[in-house]
Amino acid sequence: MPATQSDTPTLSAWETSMIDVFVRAVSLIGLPRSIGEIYGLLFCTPQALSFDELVERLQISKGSVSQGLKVLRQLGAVKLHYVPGSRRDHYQPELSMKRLVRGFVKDQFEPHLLSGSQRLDNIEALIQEAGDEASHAHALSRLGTLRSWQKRTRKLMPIIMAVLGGAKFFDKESTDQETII
Amino acid sequence: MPATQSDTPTLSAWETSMIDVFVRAVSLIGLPRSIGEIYGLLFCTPQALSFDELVERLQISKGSVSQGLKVLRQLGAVKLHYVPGSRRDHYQPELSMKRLVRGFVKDQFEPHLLSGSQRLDNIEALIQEAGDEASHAHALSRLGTLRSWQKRTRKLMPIIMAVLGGAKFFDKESTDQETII
DNA sequence: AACTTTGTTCAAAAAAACTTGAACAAAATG
DNA sequence: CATTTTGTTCAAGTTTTTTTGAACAAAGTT
Repeated sequence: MPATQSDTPTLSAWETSMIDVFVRAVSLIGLPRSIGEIYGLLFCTPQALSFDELVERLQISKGSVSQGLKVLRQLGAVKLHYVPGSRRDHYQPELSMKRLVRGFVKDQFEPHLLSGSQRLDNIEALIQEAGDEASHAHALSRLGTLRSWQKRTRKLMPIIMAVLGGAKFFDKESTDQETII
Repeated sequence: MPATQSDTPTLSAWETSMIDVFVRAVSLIGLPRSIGEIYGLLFCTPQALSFDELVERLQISKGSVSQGLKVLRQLGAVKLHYVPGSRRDHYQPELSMKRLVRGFVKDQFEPHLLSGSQRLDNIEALIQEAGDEASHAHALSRLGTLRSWQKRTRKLMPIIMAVLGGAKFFDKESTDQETII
């Protein structure tokens, strides 16, 4: 028998297009294309898929799939799905937009905001140490602007979550609490 | 006189740190470091700065400054500031968080959302054409999920703007209008 | 008109990010 | 315990993005 034709079930046109949507989306938030491909294929497929099926159908390396799934698990964007009689891990996509956004924010956004606060305190100290007394006022004013931006960003997060989840929102820092949607 | 010492006014410690904050921030939203440096220095400095001053103080190439300012202008993140008696363009940073965010969303986000809608219609057509009738239901269901995500994203934008600007918010598509903050 | 100033463009160089695949580890199987 | 299955790691290769700097354009000066 001459060279067996690779029986990779090729992606259909609509699957390719839908995966493309995810590739663009993850690229927009700074994640590599392979992650969009993996999530996209899981999103298209009715059953949970195994590691090997992802490698085969997407035609990408085991390394990419392994690292991609690792990130997607961290973000909470895929869930392990137990399949009786199989030793392999099977994956399904998280379909709740709220959980997807929360995972992304928690993992990629909040850490930066936090470290940001410490950095600003640091900068304040550096301004005090600086020789040029005349410009202290301006420097501190700008630092204040930065702090206000940070504060507003923090306020925004729970509001976004509330809109996405239809849940109540209660901001314990401000006095003008509101309930949204 | 032997080799004149380059009289580049070197950045102070607090300026370097503050610029670093902006470099990280723009990197988070997918823009190159040079853009963070340019905006960061403008943010630190009381007076408007010219093209040449940016090149000299940041020690980056004219090309980077030219392209960086172009992007920042597109985003509405810097404003031209007329300086009497100088032919050079002088720049000042936009300090309104609301305008900064709006510029970014308008320029980098909305276009993708829009083209997204057309893409989804396209995918719907491809699903109809597909041979595998059995899986139509699932495919269309997932397409519906995607459309609902898009719709919610669109709803979110004006809310974010409202929170940032303290302005009224009026969503003309939904009946349950609300006024936030 | 020739020269200077000011800033843009773009091809090539450099740097950063992503992917690959072979070597490896861990655990189940026979 | 040797073997197979399943998945991870990481150095090297590839691709993409960013930066550089020299050539160029536009407009002001003398």
